[in-house]
Amino acid sequence: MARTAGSHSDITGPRVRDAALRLFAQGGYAAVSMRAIAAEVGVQAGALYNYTPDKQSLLFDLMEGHMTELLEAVRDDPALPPEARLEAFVAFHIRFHHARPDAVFIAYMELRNLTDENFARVEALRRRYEDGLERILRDGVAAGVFRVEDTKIATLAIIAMLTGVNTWFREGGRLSLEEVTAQYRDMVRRAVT
Amino acid sequence: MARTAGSHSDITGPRVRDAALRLFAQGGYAAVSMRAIAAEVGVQAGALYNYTPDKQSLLFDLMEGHMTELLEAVRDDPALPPEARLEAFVAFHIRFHHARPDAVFIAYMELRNLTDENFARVEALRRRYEDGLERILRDGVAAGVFRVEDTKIATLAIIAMLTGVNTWFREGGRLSLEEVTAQYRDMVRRAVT
DNA sequence: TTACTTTTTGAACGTGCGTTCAGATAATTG
DNA sequence: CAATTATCTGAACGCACGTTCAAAAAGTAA
Repeated sequence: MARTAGSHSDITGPRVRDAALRLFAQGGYAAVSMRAIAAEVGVQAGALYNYTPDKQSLLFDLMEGHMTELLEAVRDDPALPPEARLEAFVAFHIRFHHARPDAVFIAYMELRNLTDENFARVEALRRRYEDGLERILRDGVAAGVFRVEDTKIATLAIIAMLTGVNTWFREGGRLSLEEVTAQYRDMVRRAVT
Repeated sequence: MARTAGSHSDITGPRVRDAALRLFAQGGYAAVSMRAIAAEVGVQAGALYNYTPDKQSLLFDLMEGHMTELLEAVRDDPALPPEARLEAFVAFHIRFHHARPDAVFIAYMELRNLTDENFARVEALRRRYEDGLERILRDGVAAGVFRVEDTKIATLAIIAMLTGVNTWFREGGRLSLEEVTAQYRDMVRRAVT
């Protein structure tokens, strides 16, 4: 057999990326075979190579795409008071990450499966995101409304804390995402004040 | 050939576990072959099966061993004031995890590679550790010295924040571990006060 | 209808995987 | 010393891996 009825790269392409994202998050990059991804899409393994030069690029594209989306979505208005900017950051981070659990999981867990060059590029994007939060903290310290000894440490501490929500929060549990966000907002605000 | 000069299970056994710990942390469970572990130890792959029934048990034993050590090492004196207990917990957590980066990494990253039964056992140990911190927070709330809306959420938030230190802290950098610990101690104290 | 492009199949490539085991050698025991 | 036990080798098992590619079918354009 050969080309199948109804096949189109515009359809198969996204399905390949979706399947890879889901399976990588579920079982880990090394444990997921190209044949498993192909089966999820409904094609043979060879067909995947119309959409990625190799498995490594598939992983990198997913991670880079996620980080790029993150950087494009985050907003910060330096004209607002630092407290408001910090609260907005907390709410944004929790909401954005909650909406993409698979991509977040991969972006944190599969870094070691990137080649050195790809790793450096993803790390650069992550640092840019961290810098956004640190800027808020520094402005708050300068304005005298935050008291933080080391803004870099506080940045990493806050991001680790917020990202942790993804490891346990499930829709339909005891608390809504809004309630959880409110509590993290309070804890973060107090931690830097 | 066969048994080699100087071979002893008391020596090879720990070396197998050490090599597995290091390699699993480095490359991930799925990406590390039994042959790679054996090469690190300096034996053939078949010899590993004198020390573990299979690869899965090797992973589980490492994780269970780590969690058990953690639970045996943590101390808490309910007679002390909650603030002191919380500070002791922060210092302990950072120090203990800093001393075992590979085991910590594995315990967080390789959960999905455990069978269901093994996963449940490791999770139970982790919950016991979390309960220790939550008890401190609850006592502090009861005593009126902490103000925390939900002690479970605060517990998870604090642990995520503290464990995050391992992802970036390196000896010989700008700050000593003691300085970092002091800053986290302050942030945690303020977050719950 | 014909010519051309896009997409997929299915087989094949060499390689490495986890695990088993009979046989051989070293250490230990008496 | 001899007998026994502990430890390791080396080969083998069937299987799955990432990747390549010629051939074939489906879509598109004239």
